[in-house]
Amino acid sequence: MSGKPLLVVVTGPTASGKTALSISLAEALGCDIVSADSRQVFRDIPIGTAAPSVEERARVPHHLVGFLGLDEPYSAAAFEADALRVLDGLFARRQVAVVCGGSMMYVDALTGGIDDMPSITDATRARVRDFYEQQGLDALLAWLEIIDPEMHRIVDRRNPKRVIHAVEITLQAGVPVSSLRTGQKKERPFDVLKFCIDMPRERLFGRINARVESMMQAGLLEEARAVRHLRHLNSLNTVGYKELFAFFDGLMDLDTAVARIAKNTRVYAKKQLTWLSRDADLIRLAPETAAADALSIIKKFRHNETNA
RNA sequence: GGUACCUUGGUCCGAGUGGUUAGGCAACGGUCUGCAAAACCGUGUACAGCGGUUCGAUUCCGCUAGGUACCU
Repeated sequence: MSGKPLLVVVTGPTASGKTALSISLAEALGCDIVSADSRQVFRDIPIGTAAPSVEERARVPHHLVGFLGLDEPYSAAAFEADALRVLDGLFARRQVAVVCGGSMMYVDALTGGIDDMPSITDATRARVRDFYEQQGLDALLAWLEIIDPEMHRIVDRRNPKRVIHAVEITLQAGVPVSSLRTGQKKERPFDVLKFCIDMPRERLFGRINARVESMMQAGLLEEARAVRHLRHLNSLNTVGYKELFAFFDGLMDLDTAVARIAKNTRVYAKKQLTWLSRDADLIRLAPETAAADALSIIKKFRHNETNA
């Protein structure tokens, strides 16, 4: 008997039915749900992020949802630490937990880990940002080449965010970023079964369009208006809000903004699908029988583990 | 009915030229170890139709079709 607890991961593109599936599984397994969603962590934007409702949260306890202010920094590494801490508590009581979310990098950080790197202070962040804004990307690349030639070689040199971050970490750590990258997966004290709902793209896009409509009916416009003054924050550089901010600015009418939300949500879903397409560990489920199929796979997995 | 102006790939936006591909957005395909619903990369030869001028026309001329404005 391995004795390892089991982490059941429900992921997939936006609007594929992750929330409903995760609740079904958690109820059947008698466990809690940990969210792996880079936007649902924030308070004040539940409608546009399709956060689990009050009713859903009454059925199954959810963790890491709506616990941060929009102005609080967050990242995959922070999520990794938070989720591990929460799971540690959950696994002390139950041998199983469900993780549900579509932020692929968060899911990967939790299941495989990411390398330990220092968090960036505001001073370092400002220093590198100012340098980039004043001198440009080429100058920043030249700087990186001096302090970390290896990273300069492998970084995406056309992507300012990646270059900035490489410089930030090297400065903060005092050693080259590249020396901190191990490429190693971290060992976890739990087994992982990772599921996603496999749905034809046409059908997924139809669900996305319908969901945007229901978000508007649920009051997305008012929700966006209420946080409009914080629009410069990264937490609000988010589909559903940036389009409505443009509407508030008079840059487009409401119908155009809503259509654009649907369009950008489709683009987001496609990026998620691209990410998932290379995940060899993913177990794809048919939408109609997702819960039952997942439960039978979980049952079989536990049986094999017990006899191992 | 008359006059003027317009018509660019994907029922989108938009620059330009007598002789290489504007660009944007979408689409499609990717990247991804720290803001990831972010950021970034790759692919796609279009100039309404017909005729004329020309070595050569998306670009010049004419006609036709559609559209916009003004006049009657």
